[in-house]
Amino acid sequence: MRILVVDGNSIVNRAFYGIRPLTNKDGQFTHAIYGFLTMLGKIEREENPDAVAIAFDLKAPTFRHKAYDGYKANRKGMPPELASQMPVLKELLGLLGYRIVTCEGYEADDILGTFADACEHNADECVIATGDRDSLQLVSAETVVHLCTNKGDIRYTPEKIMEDYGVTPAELIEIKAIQGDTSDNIPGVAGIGPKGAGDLIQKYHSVQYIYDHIDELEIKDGVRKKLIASKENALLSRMLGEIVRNAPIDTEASHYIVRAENPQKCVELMTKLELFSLIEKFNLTDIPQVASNEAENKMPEIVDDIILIENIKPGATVYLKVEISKYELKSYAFLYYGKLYRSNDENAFQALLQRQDIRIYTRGSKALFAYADRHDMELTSISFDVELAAYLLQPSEKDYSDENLCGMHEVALPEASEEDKHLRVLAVYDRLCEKLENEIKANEQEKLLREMEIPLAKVLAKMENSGFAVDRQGIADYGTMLSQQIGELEQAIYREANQEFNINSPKQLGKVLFDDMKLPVKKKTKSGYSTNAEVLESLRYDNPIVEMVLQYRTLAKLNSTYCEGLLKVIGDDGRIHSSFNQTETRTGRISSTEPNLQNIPVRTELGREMRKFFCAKEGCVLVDADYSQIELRVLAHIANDANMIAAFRNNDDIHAITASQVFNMPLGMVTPLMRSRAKAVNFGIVYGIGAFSLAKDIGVSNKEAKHYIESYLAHYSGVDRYMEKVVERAKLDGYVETMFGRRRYLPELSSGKHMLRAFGERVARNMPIQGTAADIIKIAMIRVDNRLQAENLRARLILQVHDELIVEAPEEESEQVRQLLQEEMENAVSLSVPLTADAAIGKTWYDAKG
DNA sequence: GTAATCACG
DNA sequence: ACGTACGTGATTACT
Repeated sequence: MRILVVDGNSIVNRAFYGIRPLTNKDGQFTHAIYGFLTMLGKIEREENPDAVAIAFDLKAPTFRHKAYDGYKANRKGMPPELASQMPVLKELLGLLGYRIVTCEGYEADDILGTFADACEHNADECVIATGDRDSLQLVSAETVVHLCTNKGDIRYTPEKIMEDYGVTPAELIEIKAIQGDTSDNIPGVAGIGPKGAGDLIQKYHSVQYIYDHIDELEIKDGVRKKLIASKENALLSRMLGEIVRNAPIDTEASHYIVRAENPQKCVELMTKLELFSLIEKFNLTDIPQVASNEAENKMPEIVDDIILIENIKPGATVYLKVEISKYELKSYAFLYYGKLYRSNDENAFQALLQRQDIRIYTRGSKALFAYADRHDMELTSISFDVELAAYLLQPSEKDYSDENLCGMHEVALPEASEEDKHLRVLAVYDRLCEKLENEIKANEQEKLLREMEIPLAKVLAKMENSGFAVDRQGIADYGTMLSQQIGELEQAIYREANQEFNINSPKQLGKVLFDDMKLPVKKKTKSGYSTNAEVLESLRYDNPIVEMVLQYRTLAKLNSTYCEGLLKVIGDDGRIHSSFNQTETRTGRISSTEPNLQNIPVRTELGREMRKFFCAKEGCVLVDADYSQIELRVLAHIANDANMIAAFRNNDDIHAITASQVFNMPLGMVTPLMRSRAKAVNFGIVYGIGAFSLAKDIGVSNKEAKHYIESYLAHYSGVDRYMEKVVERAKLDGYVETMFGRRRYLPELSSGKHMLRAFGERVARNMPIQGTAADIIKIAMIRVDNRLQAENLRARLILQVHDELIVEAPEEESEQVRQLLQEEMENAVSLSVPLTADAAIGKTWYDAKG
């Protein structure tokens, strides 16, 4: 067999830079695609291979910590005009029947080397097509390199290499070790270039030989000196320059025989890209052009018989839509090889979920994970979730319904009868998924989706199923006590006001306080007087009624939102099952509803009492851990601020340190007031700060607040630089992102309205910080859940409150869980500052927190 | 449905 | 001259 192995990245680069930019009417760039396929066609005609493999680098080998480094490191060097073409090119190659080869941890070069090596062992012939001379070292009796250059193609055999370079292919590695290669970060020997390196290797053949006999060589003393000086670099370069030949990939040539998978779709896609000449070049002119609209808009065949789940082919993609309500499976349907299957047979459904050798593309995977968890099943086949994907692409969007997504991504829905209407979206789910997946890939958010959000959906599902045990009677009694006090306050307020009115109505309250009782008006709202806590507190000593109203508000809030609210949502199992929404916030945080368990009171002692009713079940305890200053630590890291990093590494009290810096005095002289002001500045910085608001928050003059901020930024100069850069960058890109590539688009930045633009700038400063912290705790949650399972513990994660995790654990597991929780939180990621988490154990939430 | 208020990180 | 810190959700009153 004769196999052609294409260095995809190298050829696509050549195509991209070698051809003038082309776009179709949608603005999609197409020249790299066009150039690549044209070159591929030409090479195939010249080399006439039996099989073709196309090697690509995998981008972003791990979560991209590095990409952030103060925004210095520009990502990967691939311009967006090219990046946007990559997924389309890969899709087209797939449709044409070419197999793409990638390998985690290996570069395209290594894949070429591995194929070359395999061919030598199997007596196959190998043709490597590349634009990069590095691969010439692979040339052998079995392997030729088809080098594409600006001046035309050159076919390198061992003879041709000898002719051009005067050495064997293997000796090219030796030459490079001396000569070096700046683009590959190979140092080589300083002061010796291609000519000198070539001469040396022609004479002595290897770097090793040269150093073994360095004193006996017949060379100029100057050259010898340079060689000795760079010995270490030369030996290192020798290792770096040799292409790996043992990447773990499938090298069986017969597996790479090209069989057009879907010529019809190829023609469609090429038409859409307006690359009509490619249709001829790839002999696709005979493929009937589907009268696009009609054929695309027809409902596929609907099959009501239950398909034998075992008949689904291994590796197949199944597009699944499920209706689950009140913990019961209602019905489900899936698209598989162009047909729609629908059913409500629960056994078949479970068999489907248990197939681990298929890929399920779906939406709302959290519900599927929850179903699997309730039925003690291991669900591992969720490969794509349109809702989560769409959220990563546009986190500010409010509606992620399938219908809306089809609208936004221009996927036309087919006609359908009234009874099949709910299947219209599923009929085109493959197309919708494809578009979303391509966008995710183009944004480099695949890991974020597949390794963060989808695994997190599983963790959240389990948390929802678990719920949080509460003391129903305790809450009820507390509520009764509150009601009584509220009643007394009510009467007292009426007496003081000389009238009865609805204290809960800001409008009526405003009238009583400011019209009837003539208290001074501090602030107004759109519709009248402001009566919020801040205003009332400033009036506290003007009239005793104010204090009573404040107290009334506090108690009324506790009673209605917490006592009454929580009692309504206690499940039959005596536990509260909140919903955790994964696609709600614009920063990447999760939110909690029905009820919101992320805002249970804690700041005042009276409110904090509520937490005594959140408890562990019989025989269990709660293990609670929270990150210390996670957002400031993230800020220190991404701003790469030396002072702040030093403070955290030193485990200093960051607010006190900040105070000593801002107020310019030794740490020992920092008073509690100074510390609390510095703390407010720290918070303000994270939020994007303005002097006015800071002044209001800590009750100092505008001028003084401004001075604090200036002083802060002077001492934390890295933060100052970051704050400027992030906004500047956001204006260029139109979005900001977290360390892990989660984005938030900021159209506000190009608004003409000063207010909106300023808001956009604050968000640009804040989102990468808040969002990165959110990413980190998500990673921690996944790791904690995995560890609990791996260590066969019965303990379960039951709640997340942004920087805090709560696990319910059997008493005998408590200490192990406490350690595990702290460990996984602290080691979720590695930053330039340590992450610390404080963990505690208690019977109730009140006891377990600090 | 929106505004105001207040609970949380 | 402008208005004033990031992100949420629940309750209540009122249009």
